[in-house]
Parts: sequence; C-alpha cells; structure tokens
Amino acid sequence: MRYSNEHKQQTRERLLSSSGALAKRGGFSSTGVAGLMKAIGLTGGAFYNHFPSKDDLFTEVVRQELHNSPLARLATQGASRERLGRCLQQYLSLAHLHNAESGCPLPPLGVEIARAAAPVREEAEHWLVDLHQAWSATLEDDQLAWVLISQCVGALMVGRMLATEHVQSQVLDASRQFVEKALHEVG
Amino acid sequence: MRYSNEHKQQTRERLLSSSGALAKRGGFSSTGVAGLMKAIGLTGGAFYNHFPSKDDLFTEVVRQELHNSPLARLATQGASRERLGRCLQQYLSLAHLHNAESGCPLPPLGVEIARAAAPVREEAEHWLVDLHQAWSATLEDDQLAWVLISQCVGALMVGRMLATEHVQSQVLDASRQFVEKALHEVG
DNA sequence: GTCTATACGATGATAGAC
DNA sequence: GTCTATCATCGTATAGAC
Repeated sequence: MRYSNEHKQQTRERLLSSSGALAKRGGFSSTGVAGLMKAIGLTGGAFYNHFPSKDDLFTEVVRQELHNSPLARLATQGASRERLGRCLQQYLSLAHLHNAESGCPLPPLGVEIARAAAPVREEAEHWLVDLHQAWSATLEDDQLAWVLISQCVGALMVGRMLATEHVQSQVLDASRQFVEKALHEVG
Repeated sequence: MRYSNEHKQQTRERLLSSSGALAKRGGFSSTGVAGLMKAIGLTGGAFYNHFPSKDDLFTEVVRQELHNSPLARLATQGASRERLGRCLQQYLSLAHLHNAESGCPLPPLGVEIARAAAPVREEAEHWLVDLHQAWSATLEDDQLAWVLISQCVGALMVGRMLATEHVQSQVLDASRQFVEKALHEVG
C-alpha cells in the first residue's frame, strides 16, 4: 500500500479535530464536505475513505469533542471544589466566549445535537450524566450540579448572541460570581 | 390591483409567524425558501415579493419572535416577583422543552443569532438588555437577573440535547427549584 | 489514499405569464 | 401577488485514474 494504516488514522484524527473546530465556529451543517477536507489540505473526494457519510462524521465529531472537553477531564479525575471553581472561571471568560472553535462543544453544537438522531443524543446524555455525577460528588448536591451545567452553557449562549463586549462582560461576570458563590456556600 | 395591500401585509405576517416556528423547530438555515412558502400555501417564487433576501427574513423573524416572546411581555409590564416565578416555571417545563416551534426563540435560534451579522445581534442585545432591566427592577438584583436568564436558556438547551425524558426532567426540576428558591431569597 | 470529473438534487434568486 | 420555468451555485456522494 502506498499509504500506511498509521497515515490513514492520522488523517482521520486531523479531520475530526479540524471539523470539530470548524463546526463549533460556523455550524456543522453549514460547512460542506469540501470545506472540511480543504481545511486539512485535502479535496472533497477523499472524505469518503474515512467516513461513510457526513452524518457519521458528525456523530464522531460530537464524540471526540465531548471526550476532549476540559469539562470532561474534570469528571474523570475526582476534582476538588477549588479545581472545579478555577475551571468554571475559565469557562465563563471572554476568551472562551470569543473562541468558540477551541471551546466547549455544548453551546455551539447543542442545537444541532438536539436535532440529531437518537444515537448522537444518547452519546450527549451519557456524557452529561457522567459529568453531572462527578460534579454532584464534588459538590454533594445533585441539583446544584445540573444548575451549574445549565448556567455555564446558558451564559455562553446568551453572551455570544450579544453585539457588544460591554454587555457580554456583564453576563459573564454575573454568572462567574454566582458560580463562585454557589461553590463556597454548599457542603 | 388584484390583491389589496391588506392582503400583502397579512401574507407577510403569516410568513413571519410560520417561518419563526419552522426555524425554531428545524433551524433557519436548514429550511429552504420553498419550504417556508409552502408552509403557508404558496410557492417559492412569491417569496421575493415580501423580502429582498432570505437573510432579511431572518432579521425580521428574530425581531418578531423576540417581540412576541412571553418573556418579553413580562418585561413591558412591571411584573411582580410572583408573576415572574409563574412564568419561569412554565418556561422550565417539559411542555416547553418538547415544543420548540411555539416556545422561546433564544435556545433554538441562539446559535444562528450568534453567527449572524451585527444588526441581528444588536436587535438581540437590545431586547436582552430590556429584559434584564425589567427583571432587575423586579428582583432588585442586577446580577441575579442575568443569572436567571442564562439559567433558563441553558437548561432548555441542555435538556433538548438529552435522549431520555427521565434525565430531561432532572435538569428542568433542578433549574425550576433553583429559580424558585432564588426568587424568594432576594429582596 | 487522494485526486479529478461527474452525477444528481437542493439551494437562493430572477424573469415573465397571468 | 402568485405562479411556473429557469439560472447559477452549491450540496452530498460516487467512479475511475493515479
């Protein structure tokens, strides 16, 4: 074979990573297969050597984005309350708001996940339940864990809909202070 | 003229309302002009008698959806804390989660608003700032108002990404109880 | 494995008949 | 104002050369 299996695997990984970033920035359905391939220096025709369809790519993109999410890393390690707090302060930052392509997949891909077929939503649910379980253990509060997850996703969504950085900062500041207060109150 | 100006205005309003629902259900960019027109019993060619482009329709859809939002009605009338509470309990219901086409435009259209041109985001910002101001007045707490807005949008987004109603209920219940508690604590 | 070429449908938008 | 017909472009996906 002119190309090693290792090369194919690397191409697949580059495609997944690049497509995740492009999807988070401009939307998955809005980005054509040709554009996704061009972003890693290939042409559209080569795509189908790696995925049977664009929908399959979306499934894998969601899987990989969730797996690589900074929030998920908090879940696997039993994180301390302080570690969780530092992570959420970063999450609720202007830097994160302005860089969707390298940030959490939930706000930019959430709607497309919501409208996707059952397997994608099952993947998302499993990941969210794991995350919730980990945060619940840290916070010793089942409900607060869901509230914080919703708060983070919502604040980023609302912030990104706004036109001026001034108001974006208001939203993020309010969320950040609320999260910090909530983390110190319980337990 | 074979058609009255009143008829044209009615057609425009039907198109706006119908397109809003379709966009909230399946996404605006995913729904073609032909589909939007067919939903009100017309063909695609007639669209451009009402809007110069599909992008212009999106701008007007966002405007109308925000204007007609139940949340907005709370803003205009200086609402009591009890009224705000009842509204948010409805907002955070399974009925709302399962009926995006008749619900709040922020969760289903938020990402497309975030990626839209400045005029659309300015419209959204203006509306959100008004909403925030009204809730701040009711709650006597600027930051809590942003926290509650983010909480509602985030909980619905997260809930809609989930696969099973069981977990969806968990998320909504947690948010609902948090909101109720927050409304009674302050002031 | 990647390329070019291509099939085929859907898209946003326009032109002209009614 | 709405229709049908049409254009140009883009979408996903496939076929065959290299």
